[in-house]
Amino acid sequence: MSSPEISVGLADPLDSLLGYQLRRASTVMMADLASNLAEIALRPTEASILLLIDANPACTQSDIGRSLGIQRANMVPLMANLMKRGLVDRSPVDGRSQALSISETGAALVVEARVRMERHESRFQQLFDPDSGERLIEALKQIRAVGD
Amino acid sequence: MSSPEISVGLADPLDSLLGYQLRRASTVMMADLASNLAEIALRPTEASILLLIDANPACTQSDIGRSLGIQRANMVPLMANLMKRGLVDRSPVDGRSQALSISETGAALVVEARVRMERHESRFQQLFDPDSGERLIEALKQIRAVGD
DNA sequence: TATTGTTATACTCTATAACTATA
DNA sequence: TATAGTTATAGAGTATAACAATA
Repeated sequence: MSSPEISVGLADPLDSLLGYQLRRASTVMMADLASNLAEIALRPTEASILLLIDANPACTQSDIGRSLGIQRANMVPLMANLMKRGLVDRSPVDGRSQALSISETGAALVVEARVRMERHESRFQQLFDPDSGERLIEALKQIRAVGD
Repeated sequence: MSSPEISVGLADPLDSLLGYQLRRASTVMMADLASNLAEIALRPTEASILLLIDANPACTQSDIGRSLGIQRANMVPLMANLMKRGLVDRSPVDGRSQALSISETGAALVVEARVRMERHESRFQQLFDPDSGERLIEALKQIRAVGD
C-alpha cells in the first residue's frame, strides 16, 4: 500500500503564526483587488487615494499620506500621475498647501472603482457570517492600533 | 457600533473594508517582527526560511519557495546570502536538486530567531483571548485559501 | 516534457536626507 | 520653528523570460 502522502509537501512551523497568516491573507486580498482594479487602470493605492479625496474635498496630499500611511515624499509621484491622467485637480489654498478635488473625469472612475472594490469586498466578506466578519475587522483594527 | 472619527483628520471610507484593515494590520505586525529580528541581522523572510529548513531537513529551495509563495528566481539571492553567512549548508541529491540543512552556526541563530518570533507573536496574540485568537487565525486561513 | 537552479531585468513599494517656500 | 511639497536615491519585494543540466 502506498503511504497517504498529504498534499502539503513540507511541515510548516509558520502555519499557526498570526503574523504569517495575516501576511499571506493580505497578499491574497491585495492580489484580487489589484486584478479587479487593473481593468480600469488603477492600482489599489491609487483607488484608495481617489476615494479619500472624494470623501474629503479640499484635503491636501499630506492629509492623504497621513491617513494611508504613505510618506510625503512617496505621495508626490502618485499625485503627479493622477493629475496627469486628469482624475484629480488641485488649487492653492495658501502658499504651500493645495486643495485636492476629484475632476469630472475622475468622478466617473471613482464610481467604477467603488463598484469593483465593493464586489471584491463582498467576495471575501461572504466567507463569514456578518457577525464573524465584523469581529474580524475589529480584531484587525486592534492589531493596527499597536502600531500607533 | 460606529467608531468616533473625532481624533482622525479625515473621513475614512476605507475604515470598514476588510482588505484595507488586513493590509494595515499586516504592515504593523511585519514592522514589529522586522525590528525584533533586525537585532540578529535577519529579515522576516530569512527567518522563515531558516525555520522551514530546520523543520524539513533535506528539503530543496524550490520546496521552500513553494511553501512561502516565493518564486524560484527570487529564492536564489536569498539562499546565496544565507549560505554566504554560513547559516545553511547544501549537498547535491541528484544532478539538479540540492538538500538544504541548517549549519551549526545556523542552529544557534534559529534558536534566537524562534525566541524573538514567539515573543513577537505573544505580544499580538495577547490582544485576544485564546478562543478569539484561534478564530482569527482560522479566518485568515480561509481568506488565504481563496488564493489557491 | 517537466523540473532545478540560475541569470538578467524591470517594476513597485518603501525609506531617508535634503532642499524651497511658506506659515 | 514647523509644515507642504519636492527631488534624488537606495533598498527591499516581486514578476517574467530565458537558459542549461537533469529527471
